[in-house]
Amino acid sequence: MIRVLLADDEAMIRAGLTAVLATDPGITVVAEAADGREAVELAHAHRPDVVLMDIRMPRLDGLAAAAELAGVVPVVMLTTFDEDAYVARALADGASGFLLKAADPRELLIAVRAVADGAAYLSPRVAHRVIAGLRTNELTRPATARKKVSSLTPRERDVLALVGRGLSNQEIGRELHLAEGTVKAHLTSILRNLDVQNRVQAAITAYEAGMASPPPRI
Amino acid sequence: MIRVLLADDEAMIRAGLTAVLATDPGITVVAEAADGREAVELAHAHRPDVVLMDIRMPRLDGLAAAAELAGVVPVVMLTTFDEDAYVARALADGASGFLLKAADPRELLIAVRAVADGAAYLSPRVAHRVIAGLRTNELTRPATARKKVSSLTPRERDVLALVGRGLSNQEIGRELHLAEGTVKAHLTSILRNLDVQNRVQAAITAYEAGMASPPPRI
DNA sequence: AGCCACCCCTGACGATCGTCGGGGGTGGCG
DNA sequence: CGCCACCCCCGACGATCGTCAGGGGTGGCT
Repeated sequence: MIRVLLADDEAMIRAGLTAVLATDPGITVVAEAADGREAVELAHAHRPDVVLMDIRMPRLDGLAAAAELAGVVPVVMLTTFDEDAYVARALADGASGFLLKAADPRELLIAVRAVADGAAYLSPRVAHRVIAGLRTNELTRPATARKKVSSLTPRERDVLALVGRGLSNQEIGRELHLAEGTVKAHLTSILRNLDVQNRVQAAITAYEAGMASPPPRI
Repeated sequence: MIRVLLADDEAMIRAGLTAVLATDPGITVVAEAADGREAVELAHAHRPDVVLMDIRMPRLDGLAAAAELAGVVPVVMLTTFDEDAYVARALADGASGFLLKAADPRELLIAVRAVADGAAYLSPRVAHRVIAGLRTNELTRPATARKKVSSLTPRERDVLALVGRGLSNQEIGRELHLAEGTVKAHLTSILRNLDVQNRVQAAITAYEAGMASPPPRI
């Protein structure tokens, strides 16, 4: 049985959600909160499997409440509009789902089941926005960067990766067992082939191509 | 009536999908393709509202086919596993949805309706990955970067922004009407306050904080 | 007023970077 | 084989960077 906590300041909305959730015999509403502060407290008290939380609420808003519950209980945000700022903040702050109130009631059940199962759920319109965001982040910029980087020799990519982490030529030499002069020669070739003027721009290219730091791919 | 094109090299899978889609009276399958090349051709010929496409297919794989159809017809990728590389590439290349074959059949209907409606759909497990990716991209790194940057003086932020675009101290001086020595002094202060060792790392911090180029927020 | 903290500006000096010229190795090709 | 293209390696030299020490200005506080 999936245990759900509802948080919405309007009793009517809570009643509606309860009614929808009741159509699924595997889901039960264990508590209801009328504001963010109460939601956080009840979440700690009841330990539900999922929290359904409205964004606009008195005292503590849904985003802040979700942030406090991040890692404790998965939270699905509910909202009337798919406003960009909310989506970005909510997902960054730890929400596991984002549901539009205008959604098909069946979506609600799927979302609750998915989130209780450790997955995540985005309303189609929200998913659309997120994907559009990814596209500009992952495709347009890095695509050219990635292409340029792929034209380098393997050794040059080794060097570029370390340049992208801000290492000096001397440090890169130590890391790769090369003389500093060798590193510089590779770098000269890198700059020419990436069509940039200095190591800072090369580092940014490396960064856009996803060569930097602990790989944050999707 | 939503018109669907199915693309999967296994006839059994196509039959199963057709059966599921048939349970929704608002959806009809107008064509079936057995490989990516055929899918692209049939998509242009039939102009369906949605293409359901397997990733692994002969001749042209699903990812490449989806890329060719980007902007023409919305494509939902179907796959057995939620492999990272596939998700990232498919979404970047233009897929509007990503569905696991193991999903609840009801999900398929919701996904088709959503995508036909101009939205997007991600299977819960896929959404989970995407959100996790966003989180490391948008929260953990940039949040601290932004905080550090905000501790700088206005003049230092001016300088940092130009450093982040790969300009030399001399060029920055010209841009801001400063002597080169002044730029260097600001930079020294920047390095100390950002807690980094050289301009490359400062540039990356600037980049993460969103000071670079056309802002790519979500 | 005097003091302090902070910001902005600047030049000199050692450290680092980027270019140039060049050596050695491998693989494809007439 | 001889030639060419490419990759990897290296040191010297001028250009650029980063630090240090310091001057001038402003605003808050006693």
